[in-house]
Amino acid sequence: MKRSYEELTKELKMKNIRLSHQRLKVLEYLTIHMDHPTVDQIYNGLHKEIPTLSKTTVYSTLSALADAGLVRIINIEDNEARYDIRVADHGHFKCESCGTIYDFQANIDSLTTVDLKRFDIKDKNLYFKGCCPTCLVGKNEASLSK
Amino acid sequence: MKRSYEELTKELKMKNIRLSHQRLKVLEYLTIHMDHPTVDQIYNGLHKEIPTLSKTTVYSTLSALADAGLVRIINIEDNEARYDIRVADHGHFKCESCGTIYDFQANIDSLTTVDLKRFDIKDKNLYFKGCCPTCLVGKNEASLSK
DNA sequence: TTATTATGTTGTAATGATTACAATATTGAT
DNA sequence: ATCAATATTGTAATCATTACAACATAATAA
Repeated sequence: MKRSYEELTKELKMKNIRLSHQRLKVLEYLTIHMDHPTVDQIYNGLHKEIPTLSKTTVYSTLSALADAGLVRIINIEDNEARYDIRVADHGHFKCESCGTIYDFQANIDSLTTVDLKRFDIKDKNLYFKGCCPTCLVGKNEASLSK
Repeated sequence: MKRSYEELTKELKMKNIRLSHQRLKVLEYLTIHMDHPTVDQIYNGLHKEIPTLSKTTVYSTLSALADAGLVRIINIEDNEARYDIRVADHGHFKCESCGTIYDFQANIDSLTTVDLKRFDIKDKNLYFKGCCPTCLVGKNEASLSK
């Protein structure tokens, strides 16, 4: 999923988004870190390389990229947005124990119902919550040792 | 969907939730107002009847009811949670123009994928965004009059 | 290249939903 | 009626996100 600086430049141009070092770097960060990072993680990750980077810029860049359809904003919990470079149809599973967000295949389009016949649907989101296999192992061990 | 105070009392007892006037009233409010209200709307709606009501109580009550599975928290936008008394499987459509949240039928269980075979799924959420029929009419009229 | 204009970036300060907490009140059980 | 556990209340804190104004940079045309 990692793409070169040049490829990313082309993607932004195609979407008519003005080029800037910051925007390219945010986009690049998302292609490398596909674990649905928070704004803070993106900011901290890029801060070393771009010491003048402002968190406001990260927010406005992500908002611009999302508007252009290059990035998807994930709102699962109400306390912190996550960002995903994968814009194709898929679901998210958030483990309530470790906080990890997993991607999973899902044909969301198959769900479209008659209830929404006259609605203009722009964005479809599917997310599950629960406990991931890794954390389930930990829980089982904990209950066995009681 | 409206239920009597006595019926709601039974529901709370069945879930082993301690009874209080505030909790019953919050629950009752949700059975009457099924338009996915915010905490502020619930608080303001009940404030007349219960002048001593605190917003903290509304939060903690909703949290307790959600834990018991009597209420569903809807996080579509990141800025404000909405609450829904309908806990059965269904999707939400949020109109980005007027802000209304519509319910729609959807068999979310049919989506379960192999990717999540070993996951313990506790909660499934589906939401779409876009423009509702009412607002679409307004937009068409606006573009015609240009 | 240079000048011009539009747009992006930055830092600080505000916003606003949600939570923490301690004092008080109420519930449920004995 | 008493008592322990839990709920309510009000205030203050938290913290992600946004507003804004000064400044910097990118795109465009000469």
